Amino acid sequence: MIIRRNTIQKDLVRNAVYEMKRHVTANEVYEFIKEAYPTIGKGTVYRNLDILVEEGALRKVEVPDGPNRFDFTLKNHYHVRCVKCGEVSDVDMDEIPNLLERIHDTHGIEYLDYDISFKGICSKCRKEEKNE
Amino acid sequence: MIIRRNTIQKDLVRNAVYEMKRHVTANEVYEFIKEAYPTIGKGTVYRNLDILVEEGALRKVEVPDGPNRFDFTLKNHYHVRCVKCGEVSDVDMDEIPNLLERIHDTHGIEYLDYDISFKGICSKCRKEEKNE
DNA sequence: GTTACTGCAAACAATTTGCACCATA
DNA sequence: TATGGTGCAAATTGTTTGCAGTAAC
Repeated sequence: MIIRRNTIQKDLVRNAVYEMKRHVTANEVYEFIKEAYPTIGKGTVYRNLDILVEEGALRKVEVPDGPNRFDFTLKNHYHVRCVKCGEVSDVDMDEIPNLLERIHDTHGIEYLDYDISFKGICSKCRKEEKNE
Repeated sequence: MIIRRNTIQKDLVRNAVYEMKRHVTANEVYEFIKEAYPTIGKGTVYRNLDILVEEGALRKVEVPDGPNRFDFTLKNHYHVRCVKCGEVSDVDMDEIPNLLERIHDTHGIEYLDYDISFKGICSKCRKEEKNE
């Protein structure tokens, strides 16, 4: 088993996600860190994001039709993606209880996790729509 | 407004998705059609898949961390993706009633649609796991 | 002193696009 | 014959990877 080392870059990635607003893309994290530490590589950002997700420090929000996003919220929650501008925000909804128990026949599949992703038009884009 | 024309390629794409097993990727459709019609272009397959989705003939299944898939089922349903092999199959579960009404505060967002995507390990991969 | 990690660039996968030619209406 | 569609290749986007050098332990 590999023994992980603590590196400056790993700290920078973790802190960047904590400091920035939530739902940041790997590229946004990269650009943010580059301000203070210009030599950081994009590959390093991707690698450390994955490691931090694996370690449970961050959560990966897999967005269909768009780059993956990362946040630091521990509690499970759902996301909306604006179909106009791509912005992702949290959905103000309680978790659906016992969702996995609602499956009638698993067909031998071992269910691990689920995610609900919403689509919508954010208030900013709705306003812009009206002005057209 | 653009008036769509009926083309051989569009028919080939629609028929391919109908004939193949469900949840096919654009590339699988392309390879399938190429057997009988070798000159078809990948761009044409992508373009026609989008048009057919727009027309309601097909449904796009947006899979996080994997290529989009297409099927022809009209009724809304949910999908599982095997984290080992990437295979996508249907989940045997009823739709959650009034899901959009469970949202406490929309924050001005106009909610259009939602999708539940499950993760799991399919029976084939579970068997392979045991043999290791 | 090992060996995991970095930075960089190249590779990769999925998809979109520009454009000259083709074919439907 | 007007113009939407095709095929092809190049471009784009998001992400992964190979490798020589660097640094954490």
